[in-house]
Amino acid sequence: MTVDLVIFTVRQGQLQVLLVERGNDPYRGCAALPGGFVRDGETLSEAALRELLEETALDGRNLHLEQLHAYSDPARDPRGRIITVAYLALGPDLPIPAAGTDAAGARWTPVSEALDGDAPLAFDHAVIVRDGLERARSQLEHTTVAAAFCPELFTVAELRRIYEAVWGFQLDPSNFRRKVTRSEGFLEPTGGRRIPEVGRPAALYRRGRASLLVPPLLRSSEVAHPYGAA
Amino acid sequence: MTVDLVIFTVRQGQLQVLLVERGNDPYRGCAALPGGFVRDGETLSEAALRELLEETALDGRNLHLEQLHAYSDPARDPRGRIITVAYLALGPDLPIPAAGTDAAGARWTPVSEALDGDAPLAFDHAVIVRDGLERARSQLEHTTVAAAFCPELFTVAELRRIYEAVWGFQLDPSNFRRKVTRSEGFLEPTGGRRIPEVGRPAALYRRGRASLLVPPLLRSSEVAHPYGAA
DNA sequence: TCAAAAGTGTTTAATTTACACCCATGA
DNA sequence: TCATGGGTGTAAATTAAACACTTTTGA
Repeated sequence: MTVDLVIFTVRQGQLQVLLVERGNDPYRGCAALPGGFVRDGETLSEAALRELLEETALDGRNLHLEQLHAYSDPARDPRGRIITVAYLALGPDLPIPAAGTDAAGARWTPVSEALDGDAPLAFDHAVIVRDGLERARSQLEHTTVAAAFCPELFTVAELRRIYEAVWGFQLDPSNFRRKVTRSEGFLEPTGGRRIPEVGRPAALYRRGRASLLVPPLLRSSEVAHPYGAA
Repeated sequence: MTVDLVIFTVRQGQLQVLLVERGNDPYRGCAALPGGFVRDGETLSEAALRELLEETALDGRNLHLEQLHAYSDPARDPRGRIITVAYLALGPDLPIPAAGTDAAGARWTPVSEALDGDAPLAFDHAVIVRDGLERARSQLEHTTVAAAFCPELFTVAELRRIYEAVWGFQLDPSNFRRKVTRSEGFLEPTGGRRIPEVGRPAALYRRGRASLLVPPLLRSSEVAHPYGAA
């Protein structure tokens, strides 16, 4: 019994996933999701938080963490019958303290590359990443978790860029602003402003108390997805 | 490692869940979800289908089956550390062949009674049923699975009664009809009609090829839920 | 011809969409 | 004063909600 983590962030306008390089067989040298065996007396989410810390040196308490799915194909691991429960974690663009520890092999990789790139992921991890992507896209529609990708203070435009990176298409800035600012409890104004390199300063918000988005923010037609459709 | 099944149907206008009476300790005599241990070489969904057949004599191939969640609290089972993966199954109002077998103790119970009734469910099964209810409510909004509750041929009014039972409030018949009949691929007309005891005959449909509902069927404000809110 | 349920139409309000336009800043 | 994003307003189109009305059947 193991847990695996699909950790997403948005860097340089792209959705990226945290991968580690496997040091042992099977799939030695392959990129894989961070994860590992569940210990006695641990819940699955405790195990996920522990592995997160051990393998990537990230503190899960700053991240949004939710259970994704259990994968149980008896052939999914050549070592034998290993069932894994995948977790989805969403967080801001954090530096990975690469020094020393097990976290040495951890690095952010664009999701498009992880899914369509030349080097395939270990085990069934490509399937898991794809499921995580679908879940993240859907969560952005119905909840306020997009703010989990942002630092504590953020602008409406930064939040919009999160949506654009995860959904894979552009949004109308003015209509997006109207929706999120009118959505009760999504954003809490701080009074602060961020002065950009160029252009008018933007108001700073922090995330509000609401977690559900009613009505949802619809991702309807728009442009096709770059890294695979639903 | 076990699987448990939340099997819902709509009977007599009510959402009901299939419960079995436990024959062994712990919780002997208590109502519980059908389920059991996963065997070697089985996937979780295979185990769910097998337990379904063994404990309730239902053939899962006629049911909608999806994974719900993994429950891993070390204290959830007094016998020790047992992680369970819950499955949600949705099906038409089927008779339970109670004869002989293990299925003897299986019976349909209104969800309201299972959650708020006098006799508490075994283990953390009340939590699992509540999660299943929330998932079912949400699935009805975004997918065409409501048809899984209906027999092969059904009328628009029958489908509406499914929605009303699961969501717990009444829907406007004419607006409901417009939405589902205009939704591409939800319903396939058969040309047949059902003659009721009283009133005008209704057109019969079978489920169409679509599984996703875009746009979703919104359950917005309406009346409060009788068996617990979100 | 009446009751009951199926099914259609219409009116009004709310929401979405597209896009024009104004604002605040550094260079 | 210009370029660049932040931010506001608005008209047109679409969709949702409420409800009146017509149709089809058995009794």
